[in-house]
Amino acid sequence: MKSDIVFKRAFNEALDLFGELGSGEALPSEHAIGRQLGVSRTTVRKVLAALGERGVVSSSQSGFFATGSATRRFPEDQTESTSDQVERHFMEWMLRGDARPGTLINERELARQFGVATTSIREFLNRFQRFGLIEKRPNSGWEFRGFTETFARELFEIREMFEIRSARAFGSSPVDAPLWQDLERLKREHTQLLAEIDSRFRDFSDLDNRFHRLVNSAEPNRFIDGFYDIISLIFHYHYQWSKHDERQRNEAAIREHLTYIEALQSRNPAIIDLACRAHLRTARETLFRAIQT
Amino acid sequence: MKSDIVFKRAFNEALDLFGELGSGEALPSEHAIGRQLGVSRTTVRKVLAALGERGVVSSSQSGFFATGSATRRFPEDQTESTSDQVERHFMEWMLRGDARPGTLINERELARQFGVATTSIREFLNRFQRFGLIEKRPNSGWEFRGFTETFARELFEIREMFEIRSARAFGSSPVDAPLWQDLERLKREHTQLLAEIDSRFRDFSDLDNRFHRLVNSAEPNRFIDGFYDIISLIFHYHYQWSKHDERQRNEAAIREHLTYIEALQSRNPAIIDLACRAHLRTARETLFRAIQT
DNA sequence: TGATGGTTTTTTGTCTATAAAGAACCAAAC
DNA sequence: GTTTGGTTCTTTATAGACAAAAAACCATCA
Repeated sequence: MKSDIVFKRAFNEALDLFGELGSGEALPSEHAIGRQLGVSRTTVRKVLAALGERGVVSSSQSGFFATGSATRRFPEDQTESTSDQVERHFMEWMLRGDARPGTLINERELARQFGVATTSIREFLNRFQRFGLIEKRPNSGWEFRGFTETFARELFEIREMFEIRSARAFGSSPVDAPLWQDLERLKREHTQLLAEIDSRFRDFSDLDNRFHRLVNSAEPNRFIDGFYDIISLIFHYHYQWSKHDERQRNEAAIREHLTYIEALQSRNPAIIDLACRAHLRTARETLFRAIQT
Repeated sequence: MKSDIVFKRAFNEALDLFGELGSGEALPSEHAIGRQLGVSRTTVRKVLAALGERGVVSSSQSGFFATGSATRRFPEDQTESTSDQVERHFMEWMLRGDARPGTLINERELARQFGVATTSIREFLNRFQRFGLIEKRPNSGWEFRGFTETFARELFEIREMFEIRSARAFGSSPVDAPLWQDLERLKREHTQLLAEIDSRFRDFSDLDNRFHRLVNSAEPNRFIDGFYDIISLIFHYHYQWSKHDERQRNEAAIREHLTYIEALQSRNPAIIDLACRAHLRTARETLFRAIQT
């Protein structure tokens, strides 16, 4: 059966949005709420009904209005979709390192371990296949190829080709392109994160992702973008898992990004190449070091 | 329910293998047959049992032997797995061109059309996603992005980066590497195909695939290899569909391959680059021309 | 040591079922 | 003409079931 996380998430988000409304204030229209929450009207109405039951909103003939009273949110752990759960569990399983290269992955066993149906495991593995870490044996199972040095080397060979190509394209895009404003904005986010690095160093993974995707957007290519899905996923989970020196690593990477951004802003190909390569070298070394341990 | 194509295919293959045996000749061991047919012993025994029922083989206490009599094969159309069927149907649907970019793909509708369960469609679409032609809308469906000029341009940008990198690596691999023998063998296959071009021009698609994968194997990279899956699939179906000038196109491509192969054999980087680029240019133009019509 | 027959267990590939989410329609109200 | 209420239909996400294929076990024989 399908889980109702869409509803629960929308409910929680609605509380955030409308919790601040004073008693008697009117809510936006159902359509508008749907657009804001990113769900269909069907779900909006389910949320409004639930809020109504809990006395948080009330309806008059002119629409819904807030009553000013509050209610409890759905706990966060109930708002993760089955497929997200599978992804998280699988990545943790892989990065924990119990699995040696060559290990056979068993759909049923994973399903049991993760507490989901085999269908969900299959779906995940099929999507995950393209990341080059598992391989299918028809009528048998999946082989785990290992999160190894070879993997890292191959990954970075491609990453380098793509990144340098994109950085160059970025550097030579017209001066009045809106990209430059996006870049300036990201630069400010970087300096801000650097200032609050002690408390927020975890936020870097997201910033990193957005930065590299912006660089790619100068000359969009769906295959490069797809390749970045791999980088993000690895980065997201791997760096979460490898706690050693996390703060310092991220601080160093932010500084490198800033150099890289300034290089882009210089619009000088030679400078861009240098900064780009320097950043990639560090990223590669960090990943290698983490894999070897 | 799982279909028994593995059995049927193995049965047909076994007929090919053992049909020529004279009456009374002994069959290899079950293990050996399994290895030859690429199936488990369970299936081998099912095949032997079926052959026994049909009087094609008989068992003594020293194993199975041929009786010399023949039987009918399972018809070819019963030996296509559900997932292959889905792939073929989908590619035909796509290349027939009924689907405009932006079309929403409906799992259920496709399942009905192709005569399979929705699960199979979902599985295919999930795997197919990485080819950049469709995109998922969570809780909604899949959007067909279109087999367009943009797609071809993006595809070839990457293909060029990869191919040139691989061709260079190939050219600088040690003189005594077994690669060179494989290349020589492929060269001979090319000349042979050229000689019989009028009757066998369809076989080129397979040869093309093997050639490009050999070039990549000089310095293996799983992401490049994965990318070639896209090329092969497109090539395989697209060229099957676009009949115009097929023979001539393939003949020209074989000649280009031969130039390319000789360039590789020269081990001269400049010559290799030239031949490689020339081949890619033609391939790109062919695809573009076909998309525009 | 390896092959075979017999038996049993496990796992995959595929189908079907169903609740949640999305989407469409229409009449009435502001 | 936009919003809502009410209703209905369609589609997706996920669970569950089951035959085919794989895999494992073991005693026996060459």
